[in-house]
Amino acid sequence: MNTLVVLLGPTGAGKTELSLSLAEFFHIPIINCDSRQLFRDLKIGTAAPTPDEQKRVKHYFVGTLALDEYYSAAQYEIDVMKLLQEQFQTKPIALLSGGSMLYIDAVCKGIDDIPTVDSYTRQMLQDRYAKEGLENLCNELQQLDPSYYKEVDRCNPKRVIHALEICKMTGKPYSSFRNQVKPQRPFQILKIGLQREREELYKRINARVDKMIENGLIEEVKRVYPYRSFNSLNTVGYKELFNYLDGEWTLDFAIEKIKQNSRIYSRKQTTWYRKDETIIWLNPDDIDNIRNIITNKLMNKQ
RNA sequence: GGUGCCAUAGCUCAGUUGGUAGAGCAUCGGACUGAAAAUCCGUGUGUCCCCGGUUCGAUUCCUGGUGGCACCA
Repeated sequence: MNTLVVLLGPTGAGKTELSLSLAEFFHIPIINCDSRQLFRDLKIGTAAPTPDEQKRVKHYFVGTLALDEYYSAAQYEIDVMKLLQEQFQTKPIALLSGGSMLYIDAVCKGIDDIPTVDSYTRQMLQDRYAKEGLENLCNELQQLDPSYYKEVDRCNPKRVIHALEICKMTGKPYSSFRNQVKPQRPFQILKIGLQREREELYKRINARVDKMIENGLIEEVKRVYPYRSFNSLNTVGYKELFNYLDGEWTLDFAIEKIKQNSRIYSRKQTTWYRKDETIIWLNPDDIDNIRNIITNKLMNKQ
């Protein structure tokens, strides 16, 4: 049976390095699974694979999008499934590497078929949220989709607004699109989680941020400054330096905030992964062991 | 050396007219399905600097000490 190896873990754990080594060992490309490395102008701040690294190993989904392009976990699922279908015709193994939790789940578990919100509806709900406030929108959601209203986090504008967008746009309750049949994947999945002591992880994250600054992150941020309102730039490493460029924060403070927000992000990732009992947690430095586990899985033909 | 002010959570500080204490930030935990590095929720036992005194009871008042800051020499 074909095997998808998923290499995941918190930011800064060492996925990029290990994925290169594994890809070379198994002679396969890397399917990147990082929702921000997708954007072509966010190289330094997202620690995207460098041109040299991309010469060593073919990468998919790195630098493929412009900052103003729309993308989603659902689209990622479609794109990756198509790619996998092609790759499995000639190779029994594929490597997906990255830390975007929702994107990983979209590929491994599938994501419900919910319509994409058109820009008119999105703008209309944004305007109403600004004018009427969250409570009114909640009340309307209660009318249009009582079932989802019961379970939604009513303090979270994005959730409430999105549900309303779908209700308004389709004329059907948002919940009617959810919890559809889980797809059966035509391959087996091996999830390997890279684990480090938190103290060590934090040190690596902090050091990496300093390195990004040395490598010219501030220049990169200046270049994308005109596009700061795009969702793609609501990203750790960029939003903090926008505040610096605006004169609201000192550079040192902005750098500390980047480190801090990166640490927080790494914890959120860990929280998400904890629920997934199929992840095998391994030490990133133990490459031999990781290779063996993958090889064993490949030979296990069920 | 003298005088004054300060010492409370990891940090910045509030507060207790004497009944052992609380904010912001940090930290940590959680949620999450088509914008997800996003968005949202929750989380505070700390020798109240140390020794002694007054008191039923002191982090609070008093004596002394230690450390910091300011001013005067």
